[in-house]
Amino acid sequence: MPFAKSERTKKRIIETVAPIFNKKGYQSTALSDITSATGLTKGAIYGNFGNKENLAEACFNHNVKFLQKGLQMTWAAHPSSIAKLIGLLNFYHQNYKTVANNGGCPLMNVAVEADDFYPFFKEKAKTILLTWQSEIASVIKEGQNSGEIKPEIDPLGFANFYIASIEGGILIAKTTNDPESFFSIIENLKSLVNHQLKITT
Amino acid sequence: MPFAKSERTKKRIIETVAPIFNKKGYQSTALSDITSATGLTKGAIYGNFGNKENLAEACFNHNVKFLQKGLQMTWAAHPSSIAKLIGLLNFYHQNYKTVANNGGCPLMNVAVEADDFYPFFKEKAKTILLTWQSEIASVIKEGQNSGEIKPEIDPLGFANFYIASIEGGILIAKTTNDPESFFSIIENLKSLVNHQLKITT
DNA sequence: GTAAAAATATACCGATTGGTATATTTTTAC
DNA sequence: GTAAAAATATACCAATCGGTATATTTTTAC
Repeated sequence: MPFAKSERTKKRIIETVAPIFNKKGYQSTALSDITSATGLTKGAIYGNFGNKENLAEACFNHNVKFLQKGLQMTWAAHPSSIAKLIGLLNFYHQNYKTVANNGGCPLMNVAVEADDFYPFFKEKAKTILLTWQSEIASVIKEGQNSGEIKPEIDPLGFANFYIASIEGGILIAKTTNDPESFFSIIENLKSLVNHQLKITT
Repeated sequence: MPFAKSERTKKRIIETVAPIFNKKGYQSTALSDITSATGLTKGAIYGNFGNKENLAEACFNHNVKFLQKGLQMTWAAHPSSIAKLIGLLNFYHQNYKTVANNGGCPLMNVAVEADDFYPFFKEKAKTILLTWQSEIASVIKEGQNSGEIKPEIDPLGFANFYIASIEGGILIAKTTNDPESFFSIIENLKSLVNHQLKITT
């Protein structure tokens, strides 16, 4: 198995460093943070990733992957559109502590940090956010086609509202150290899905 | 007028540098950014503020003040609770571009940056956020007492949802360069206030 | 086991960081 | 106008930054 060691080391570095990037920020995380956390030297880091930005990008992708998988699993587990929307809210509820301990929502962190002075990462954040938007909007459209969801709902508009509340909720809960405030927002969103979107025959 | 010059210079420095801190982040803004933006030297900056953190704090306070004044003016302009809640949403709508051009919501920026590795600023963000929460919750309570707002609404819960949607909306709109997505969220919130909170006799 | 190759460590580089001591200029008070 | 004081500029500091060239160690393939 050629290159096996290398791949394992890369993976170990990413898993060790990804939470640090997410907590401290990508610019504020120094090479010294990386070497001391991994126990490796700069030579090893640069041998594996070339430069700091490559490693930062790999770590960002790793941080996002957890939430992307959560969405995919939720989508796969529920056939109905309403169940998908509710299921994703449950996923966020169940995994709040994991996300919080990992430094919060990686999308929000990168978006805020890269917003005005880091075009490369800003573009990555934008792409992921637009993808998330359209995925949720698609589920709503499917629900409208299948007769589950009211036709007068604007899919993209509700998707935005849904995402905004989740992101804002994470921000509030993390800042105030109060997970309950996030859970309460999740419950509000569930109520909107069940009473504002859903067609109750 | 003793110290007049000094105070004017301090004010000028803050007004020049506050947007930079809000855009680049407080840790990532270097003294060199500050000296080149103001045209002053390090000696002048340190003579006026002692160190970088003092200046950063003054700039953060300045950045927050704009939004705090918006809330105060809105509160003062509208006697009824519902009008206050709608009025604040109008304020955010009208001032989105100003906020966006200034680097986004200063509370969100500081909260994200300071969250895991900057206790001093995290505490400041927490205090401001809790104040905001309780101010909105108080307006809702007043509305319940006066018979404007449904008594079964949880004031703090709705305040959280309201704030989360605004903050998340700014995040989405800034990241995707699409102010309309923010306005759409504001409209959603207005609709909630008018149809979910308000007692329609 | 041995030689080649891959991975890691060491030792360095110039640039920049926040900060300070001191010199110079500008403002103030009389 | 002049002296004191306040504000600003200059010139420096050690520490740290990201990055690299090279030496050493470890792994791989045979």
